[in-house]
Amino acid sequence: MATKCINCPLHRKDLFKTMTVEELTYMQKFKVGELTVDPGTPILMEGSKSPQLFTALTGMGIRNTSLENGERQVLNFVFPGDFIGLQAGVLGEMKHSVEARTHMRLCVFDRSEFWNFFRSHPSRAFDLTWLAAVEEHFLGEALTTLGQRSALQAIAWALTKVFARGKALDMVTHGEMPFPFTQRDLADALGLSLVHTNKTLAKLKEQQLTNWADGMLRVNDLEALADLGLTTADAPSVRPLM
Amino acid sequence: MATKCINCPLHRKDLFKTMTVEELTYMQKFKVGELTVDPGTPILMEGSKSPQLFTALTGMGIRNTSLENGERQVLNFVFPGDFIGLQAGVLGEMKHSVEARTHMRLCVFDRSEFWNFFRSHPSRAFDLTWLAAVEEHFLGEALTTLGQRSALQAIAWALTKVFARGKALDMVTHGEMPFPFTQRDLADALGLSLVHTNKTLAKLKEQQLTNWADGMLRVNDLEALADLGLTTADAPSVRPLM
DNA sequence: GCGCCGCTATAAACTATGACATACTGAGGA
DNA sequence: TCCTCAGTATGTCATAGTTTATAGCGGCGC
Repeated sequence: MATKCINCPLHRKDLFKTMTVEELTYMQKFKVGELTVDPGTPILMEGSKSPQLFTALTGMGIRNTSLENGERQVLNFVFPGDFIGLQAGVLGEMKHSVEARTHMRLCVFDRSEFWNFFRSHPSRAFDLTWLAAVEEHFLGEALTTLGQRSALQAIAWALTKVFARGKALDMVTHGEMPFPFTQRDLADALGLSLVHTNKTLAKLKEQQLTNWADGMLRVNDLEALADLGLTTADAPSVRPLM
Repeated sequence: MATKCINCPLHRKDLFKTMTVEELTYMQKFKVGELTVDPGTPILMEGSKSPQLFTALTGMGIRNTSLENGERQVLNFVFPGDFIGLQAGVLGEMKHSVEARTHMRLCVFDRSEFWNFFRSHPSRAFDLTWLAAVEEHFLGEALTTLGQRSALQAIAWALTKVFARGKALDMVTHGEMPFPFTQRDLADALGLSLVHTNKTLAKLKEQQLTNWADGMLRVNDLEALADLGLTTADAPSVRPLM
């Protein structure tokens, strides 16, 4: 049973810009269906000219690329509300892959309609560009992390980003949120080896800052974690929902 | 003497999408002037809500951020034709700084007119989003470089990217192009120490692959350099000019 | 109930890269 | 002419992080 945009459970959250009824019905016209996938399922493949674009409704995933030598780089974690496939829409093909890490439900949009955003709904086009700019900003921060932060700082940075996002999405209860990734995922996101990631996580646990086990991430002192990661624990800015 | 868009020396180059006379005159309306800066001059500052946006006409620069601890990350090198200030236009403030590395000439646009792009010229809005998506892609590649490539591979990757871009801009003559940066700039772009960058560049020179001295970058075998950098030496795709 | 597999954990040996120190060069300033 | 300063070059030593190996544990197929 596909969710109607007007009943979208996400757009009510504070993290997302409120949408007018007009906008919601406009989006409804683009929505061609809903996709449900199991953990591990690829949603978009690097190099694919996917005819479909998505918005994550529930569940989490990763974006990643791989090198010819088999090494993998995780670019970002996908959270509910994230738009997936902007590159396919604008550049014609995806430059990275997207893969589910939990059971996920996604809104499906038709790429052929993409151009209509720009022609007939400039504010939605602006939103798209806004999302692209935020993503650019995020990747810049991530680049700075790999380039300038130590392993301990990098992991602290990543976990505060995740936790801040989780809070904004009301995913945190009793100081913990679901974080359904593997240590390898995090290692590949930060350019660290699995072993070192494991040891560094142990260090954070020792220091009583975080505890990540059984898919749940607990952060005891977000401010302190942010400080360690040379960053701040600001709530992410209100973002448009596609 | 400000260059008229209709006479823009860049838009004739193959790297850039040809523009109709109508588009050129439309852009002319946005252009409020021209800015000339000396090497070392900051053009946009991280955190600034600049009222002006730019397109680099001539010269080169860098985009960078810095960490509270003083470390600096170079995000990208700025080439002629690059649009500067998308974040200021869309997000309201810059998330990184831009600084000239040579004498530069820049077209100046008024940020307050930015929204008009979306409302009255959807194709130009699309172009802007395209640029943002390409930048996102580039940063993803850079992230992969810092995360997964060795120092030697990283430098090889960076220099092939630069050289491919230089070729597309007709900046290469007799196998070399201007590359007016310091080893520290490159080191900070790749998250390497200055010393190690220097030694690694020496290795590339030893292997007769490249020679970078006195602000000129010579690449003897671009294919081989690309292979070493685990990448390809493809020409960058045709891009819109703002 | 057994074997297999993915994930986490820990140890030990190794190495790519960083930190520090020092020298050389050319440009600019007084 | 001399001094300073930014950038490049090179050597030595230290270490953060990698690689390889091994073990335990829970889930899953059969």
